[in-house]
Amino acid sequence: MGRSPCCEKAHTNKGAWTKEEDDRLIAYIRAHGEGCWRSLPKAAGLLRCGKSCRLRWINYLRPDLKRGNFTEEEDELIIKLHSLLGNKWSLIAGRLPGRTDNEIKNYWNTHIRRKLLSRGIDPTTHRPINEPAAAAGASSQDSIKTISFSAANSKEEDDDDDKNTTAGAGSLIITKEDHNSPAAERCPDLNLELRISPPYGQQQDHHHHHHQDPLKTGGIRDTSSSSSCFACSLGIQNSQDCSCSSGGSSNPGYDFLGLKTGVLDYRSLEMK
DNA sequence: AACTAATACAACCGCCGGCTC
DNA sequence: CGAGCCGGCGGTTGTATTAGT
Repeated sequence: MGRSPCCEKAHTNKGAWTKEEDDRLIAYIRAHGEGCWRSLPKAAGLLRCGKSCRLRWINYLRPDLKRGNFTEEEDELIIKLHSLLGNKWSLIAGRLPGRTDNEIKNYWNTHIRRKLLSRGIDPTTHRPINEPAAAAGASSQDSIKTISFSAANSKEEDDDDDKNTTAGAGSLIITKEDHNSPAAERCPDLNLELRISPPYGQQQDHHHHHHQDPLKTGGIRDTSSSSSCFACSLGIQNSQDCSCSSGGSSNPGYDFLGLKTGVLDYRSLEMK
């Protein structure tokens, strides 16, 4: 069924935003907050569609954006999160305060992909390129292995890594069970029995997105001593992947990627 | 200095899922 | 309960900038 366009194309500007449009958008959101994107353009006097306004605000105008180059720590964090989550840019962005999904996506496609390729690592699978993907895939599913992230990024060790730049990420030991999670497919060697716990938001009671966001309702953690499975952690406890009956819970010991240790600045995004 | 290729990144497009009526 | 609306996401494109020749 055809859907009505989000805006009347005939009367909307497209392309790069002008300074004046930016100013209008900023002024409006300062005054009224991020309300209904659909009605915002008209209310703000912008000849843009709501989506365009939202994108401009989220990706560019928001005052809490970090901007500037990605740090080595951020690089490694993105790589590790991507190895777990795949192209879930919004989830990855949820772990990188001040960074947007769009920014991370672009950065991945331009910088990190190349970086991994130069290390001989397939940026999609996070496996060594010369290793046949098929062999690595289904056949190994039943085997249980225990590896660390640093193993997953084996080639990194000689250059900048093994220093566990992301505050202990390298020490995260993951044991694999036979889950069909995307991450498990992507990293067949990884035992992804991880848990999700509040990143930096839940404790601080802020909501960025209203809808499901596993990493926003939970961080990834080692589950060896706790009660819910990776599927639950990803918010899919009703799925067949769920191997437990818990609905997920807080774990005070959580420190995936050193998020609690303050190595990275996991402040609130101040978003509503 | 001029041209071309490569790169970076802002913005758009189409789809999806949750919510509302 | 189902259709439609809306916000959000991921993939892709367009264009400005930079590097190379």
